[in-house]
Amino acid sequence: MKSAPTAQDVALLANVSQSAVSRSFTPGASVSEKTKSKVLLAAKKLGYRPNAIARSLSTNQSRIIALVMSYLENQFYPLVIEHLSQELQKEGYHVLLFIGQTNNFDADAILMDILQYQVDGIIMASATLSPNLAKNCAAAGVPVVLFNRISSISQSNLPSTSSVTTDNYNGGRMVAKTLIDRGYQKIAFISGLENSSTSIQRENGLRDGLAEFNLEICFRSVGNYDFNQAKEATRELFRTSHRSDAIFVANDHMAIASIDVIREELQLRIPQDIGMIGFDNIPQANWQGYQLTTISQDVNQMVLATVRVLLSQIQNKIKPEHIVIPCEIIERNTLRKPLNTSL
Amino acid sequence: MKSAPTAQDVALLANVSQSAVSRSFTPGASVSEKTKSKVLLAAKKLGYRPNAIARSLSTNQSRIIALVMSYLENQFYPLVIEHLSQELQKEGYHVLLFIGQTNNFDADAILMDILQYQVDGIIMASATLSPNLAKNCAAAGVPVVLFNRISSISQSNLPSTSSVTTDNYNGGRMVAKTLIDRGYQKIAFISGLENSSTSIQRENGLRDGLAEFNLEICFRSVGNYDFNQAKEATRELFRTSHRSDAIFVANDHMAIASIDVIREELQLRIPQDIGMIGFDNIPQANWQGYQLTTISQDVNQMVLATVRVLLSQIQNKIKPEHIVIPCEIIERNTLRKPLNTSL
DNA sequence: CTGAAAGCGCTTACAG
DNA sequence: CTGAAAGCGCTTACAG
Repeated sequence: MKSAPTAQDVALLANVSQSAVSRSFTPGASVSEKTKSKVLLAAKKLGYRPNAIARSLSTNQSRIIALVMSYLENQFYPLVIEHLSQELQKEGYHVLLFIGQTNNFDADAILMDILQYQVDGIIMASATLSPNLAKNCAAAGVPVVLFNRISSISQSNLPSTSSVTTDNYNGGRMVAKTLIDRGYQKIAFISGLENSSTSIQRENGLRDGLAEFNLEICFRSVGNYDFNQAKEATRELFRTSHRSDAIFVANDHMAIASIDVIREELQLRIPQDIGMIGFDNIPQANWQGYQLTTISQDVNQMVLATVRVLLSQIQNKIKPEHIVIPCEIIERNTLRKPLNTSL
Repeated sequence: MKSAPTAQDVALLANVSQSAVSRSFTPGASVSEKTKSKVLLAAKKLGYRPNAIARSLSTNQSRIIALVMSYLENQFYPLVIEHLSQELQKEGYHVLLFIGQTNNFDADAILMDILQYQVDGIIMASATLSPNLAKNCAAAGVPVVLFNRISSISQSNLPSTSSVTTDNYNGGRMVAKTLIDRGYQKIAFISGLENSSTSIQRENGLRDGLAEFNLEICFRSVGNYDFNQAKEATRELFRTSHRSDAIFVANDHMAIASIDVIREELQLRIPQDIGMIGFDNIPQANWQGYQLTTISQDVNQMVLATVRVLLSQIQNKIKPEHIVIPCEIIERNTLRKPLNTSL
């Protein structure tokens, strides 16, 4: 196993200096066409490729972005990974992937790892967030964008942290309004992780939307964004005397779990016996087995905004932004039709 | 934005040489406890973390593994990403993720990128494979393991390439045997990508299993592992006069698409009117909306084998292995029960 | 446009 | 156990 050819090897073969070969591989560097073609020819002969690690050390930028995730069972996130890495690749960046185990997610240890790799930026799409994240990243001068979550820490304390989220609060309000339009009155909520901004905002939107009609959330249980816990939360809901006529589940992934329990275990029909509405509009919500009415999160727009914000922070050192993407209701078959059909 | 502290900064503060601080961060290096604790204290004060990029350049190993993927819509792959990156993290490796766009997947360009980053190894879980992969990786001396696929290139020409696959051929045979046991006679097959080893082996298993009973695949169409194409392939199947009584779909992802068409568009019942069987046993196959009978792929075992093989190639320079993981049938509700109930 | 040289932040023989 | 020094493969002022 001979080691890979270096710029020096190419220089020797092409009869130029090592600087010349470096320049030939640097877009916009000052080299004559003649030199460059000699170099490129020699490089091809040797199978030379610049060593990105060495380049990183010199330039002090790795062109690597850390992507921190968990909950890949929720199909929303694979979609995010896919789009994000493709957009980043287009811009000449690479993604170093960090998956936190859902449980003992040692965010600080992972962060340490990330910073050792001198990443140019961090995208955090994980619900769990290191409390020290802000401090450490600011100290290291690496920009981070929070994807689909905001921080509980006051934003002024997070000088290098941006965020891209859906307008979860308004989504929650849309749910409230839609449910009321359809004549639902006793509305239950199944939450995600209690401390996640996403779940909190969606619930707040629901609550405030309901309050306008003098209604309240009549029952609430916790699904923690987990399929099985969402099932259990659904059973719990029906164990109470407080019978609801509709359930807003904090995301589609849990909503599907909930539907499974309602249909198979409780033998109830949707939407005749109970209405269901989710959030995210994952591909599965459109499967015939579910046809879930839901609020969309526009993955594409979110990803594009994330990449744009992160790269401009990296390249132009502009200050952080907090971007909120609008959402809309996707009508399918888990809610009954409007009472007033003239609308 | 002051730049990160270096080993030199720590050395100054701790009153030792820069070598000493390097040794203090290298497990097993020869440093006295006294020196080490001085160093660690100073490091903590400065917030020092060794620069992994610089270390890589020195040691000539990056501790980065490239993971090449596509088709994340198929839930099998997110599962793979999740397990793989967790196992690799445990071993002190990191994953650099490359997603090929399903269409214009320029495998060679990606490979170039990968090699520039001096990755220690490559895991290819993408169906599309660069024809030059073998040559380039061998030249660069970087081991690759093919995940869930084997190469069409003869193995002797791939000196540094291992593979980990499910026993797809036997899975296909199990499908044939099961279908025949249940009294199915006219069996259709919906393939994945025509040139993917996985789809080919599953089909071969089916064909050979059927042949033992003097049966043949009565109809075949191509789904290319894509949800919408699988739908179209299903419609095509029913457009023919050749009415089948069971369909083997090359993976669960497509099988679900197929079920949607059969139930909603064709208004047929499963399994009463037609039997369905898939392959992979993705979580969705167990959803109540589908309850798909299928052949399991053991993600866990596959991932463990992949990591073991890859790391031993990297660390011990042993020669490549070709590992085949057994599979089993997961009985759910898309096939009718055995005719002979005494079995 | 070109080359010699310093420097990026580490690791690791080597000598003591 | 410890430090001075060379080296990993690049980039980039600097001088010509």
